[in-house]
Amino acid sequence: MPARDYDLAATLDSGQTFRWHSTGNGWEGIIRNKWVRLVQSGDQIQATTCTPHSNWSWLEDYLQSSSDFDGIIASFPDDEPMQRAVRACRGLRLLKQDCWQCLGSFILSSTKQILQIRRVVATFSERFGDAIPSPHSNLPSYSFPSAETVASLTETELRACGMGFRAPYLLGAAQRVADGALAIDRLNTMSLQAARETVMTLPGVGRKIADCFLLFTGAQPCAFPVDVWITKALQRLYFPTQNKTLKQLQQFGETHFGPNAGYAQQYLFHYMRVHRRDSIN
DNA sequence: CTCCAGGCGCCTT
DNA sequence: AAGGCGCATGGA
Repeated sequence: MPARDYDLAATLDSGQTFRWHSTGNGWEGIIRNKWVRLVQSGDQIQATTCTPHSNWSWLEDYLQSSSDFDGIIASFPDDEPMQRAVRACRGLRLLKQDCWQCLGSFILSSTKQILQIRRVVATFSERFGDAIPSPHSNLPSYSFPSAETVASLTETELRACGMGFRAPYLLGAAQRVADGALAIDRLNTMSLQAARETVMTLPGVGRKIADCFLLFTGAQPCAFPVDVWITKALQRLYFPTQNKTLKQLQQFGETHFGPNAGYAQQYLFHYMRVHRRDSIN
């Protein structure tokens, strides 16, 4: 499929998703319980699956490869820090991820490094996910365990995956989601504030994880997660001489970066991660 | 060894 | 409302 201005590697490795595996020249992962290998060459992405597909809309939907990328970039504020972040990695994209996998992954993310999140999600999936056919006959792939599956597990089983204090949060959230009373498919029709309040009724989901979930599932493009990296980015790039509170930074993020504030946030996040060893620190 | 990680929930002021 | 602290675990 065509993929102009699409940096697949940066996108899959940018901390918005945690299950893609680099194979050197491509990436292997699972989308909607289908194993897929993605290889980018220039302005194209080639996809390989185990079974034939006549309709690839599920992949295009996930990759958001047909989104109005020029329009999104053009909606960012025309200030020096933002433009610098875009220049650093033009082609970074936001995916549209599965709701429960995104929610569960970010419940597991608190006070973990991205590498650790990947590891615990991998262990958890291999232990309790469904086996997914893949070309690696001796290395089967596993889906992210469904909310129904998680709801049937015990806290002890989850802790054994290395989840620590997050285990009861994931279990409680899975039970709420499996009950089906959350209106999880209507979050994109609500105001950001209402959607956030809805998600934050789940255990282990505060402001930051709620915003990650709402942004990375495509429900709320203005959601602007403020974590430790974004705090540093906003302080250094926009308020180098005055300390702002977390609340002030959240408010600034939502209002300063326009109708695609969350997209802008991902650029700032990536910019800080790439330059973490440079003089910017 | 210490410090910190894409935080949250709960308890004090 | 705002700030402090404990929580599991592993990497830097």
